[in-house]
Amino acid sequence: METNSQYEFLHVGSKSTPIKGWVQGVPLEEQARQQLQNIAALPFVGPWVAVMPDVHLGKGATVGSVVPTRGAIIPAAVGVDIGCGMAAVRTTLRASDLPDNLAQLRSSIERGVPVGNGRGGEHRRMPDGIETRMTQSGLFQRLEAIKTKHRKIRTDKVEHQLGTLGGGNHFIEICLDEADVVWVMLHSGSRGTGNLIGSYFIERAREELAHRVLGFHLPDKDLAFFLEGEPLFDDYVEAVSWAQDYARHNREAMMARVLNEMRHRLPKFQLEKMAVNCHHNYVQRETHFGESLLVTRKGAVSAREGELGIIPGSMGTKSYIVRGKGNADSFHSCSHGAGRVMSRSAAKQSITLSQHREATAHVECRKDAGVIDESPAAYKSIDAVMAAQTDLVEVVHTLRQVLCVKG
DNA sequence: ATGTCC
Repeated sequence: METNSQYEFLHVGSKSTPIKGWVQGVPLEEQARQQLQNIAALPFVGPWVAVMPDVHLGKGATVGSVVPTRGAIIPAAVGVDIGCGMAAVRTTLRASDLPDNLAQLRSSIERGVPVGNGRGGEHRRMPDGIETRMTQSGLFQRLEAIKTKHRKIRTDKVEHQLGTLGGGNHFIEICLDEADVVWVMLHSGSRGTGNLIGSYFIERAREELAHRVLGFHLPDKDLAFFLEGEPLFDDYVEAVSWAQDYARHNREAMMARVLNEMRHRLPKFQLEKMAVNCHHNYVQRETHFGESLLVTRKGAVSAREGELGIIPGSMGTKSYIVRGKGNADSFHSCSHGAGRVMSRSAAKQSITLSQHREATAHVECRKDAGVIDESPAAYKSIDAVMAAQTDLVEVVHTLRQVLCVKG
């Protein structure tokens, strides 16, 4: 257990709920600071809010924050990409087992794992029994129960999106660690169904506001909430837990597909024991300081003592396999990545294609205008982010990307 | 993030 914590207090006024920020040496936008004050002002938020070094403005809650609540839950704080997170496996392959040109391997992975949104981003009866995963895991039955109670949650893509990547900042990567060992890493969430569940309950929470008598000021409609004891609270917890489980299965299924493609193109290999699958966008009940809390990690990873996590950098930079230090002040958490420093629109305007090509010269990846908003310059320095949280996690492995698939 | 907005 660390004694020299790296956080500083970010809140104003001695009466307000504290905000502890691990933000030494990283930029913190004024808007994000204001958003954190809004969250901390809610009477059911506490004992304090923890801010990770990849913090930036989000919808509802700030991305890169840990928001514990007592007897209440804020669906917009979790957001729509419920259960989004990372998975990584270590293989027995070495860098020398990879071909000099990785273009064919990238094409294979893009064929083996449906990527992107809409048509093309779903699978059509792939021969790996993905549908049985839905029933054997209980995911199918649990979703039916949710849909029976909430008829507006309609989806016919659940099976077809299990084992698929999606778009935006979701990715699949092949990386090398400091000993040139080959790793596979991927980032995705609960796809369309989680989005549907998230948006549905965010809307229901907003509707509830009309019937509530609040003894406090709600600074932002996106901070609408359900109170423990209300039927919608239980229904949201049930649905959000489903989406989190689906997201975890999605990453597992996708990993199996990536490894399958790799087996066709690379020398025979096995998987090492070290494997990680962690959410960074989720809510769950946890006990801290002897108190039962609902902990929302929006762009934050659980980092209990000894627990493994993944902190990816942007395309072409480094990623980290980390081990939690169980820092109590952070509700045992760490950052979920580098964090954006530029909005998607700003990135598209200011980063040129040649800058992107230069920044990703060593990576087999897309180099077209469609991924400019994901270029390294749109993100904070991962080195600075890691330096700001040495009391939260220790680095187990430093990975560098050699191949990256984007939706 | 997303059956992404008609």
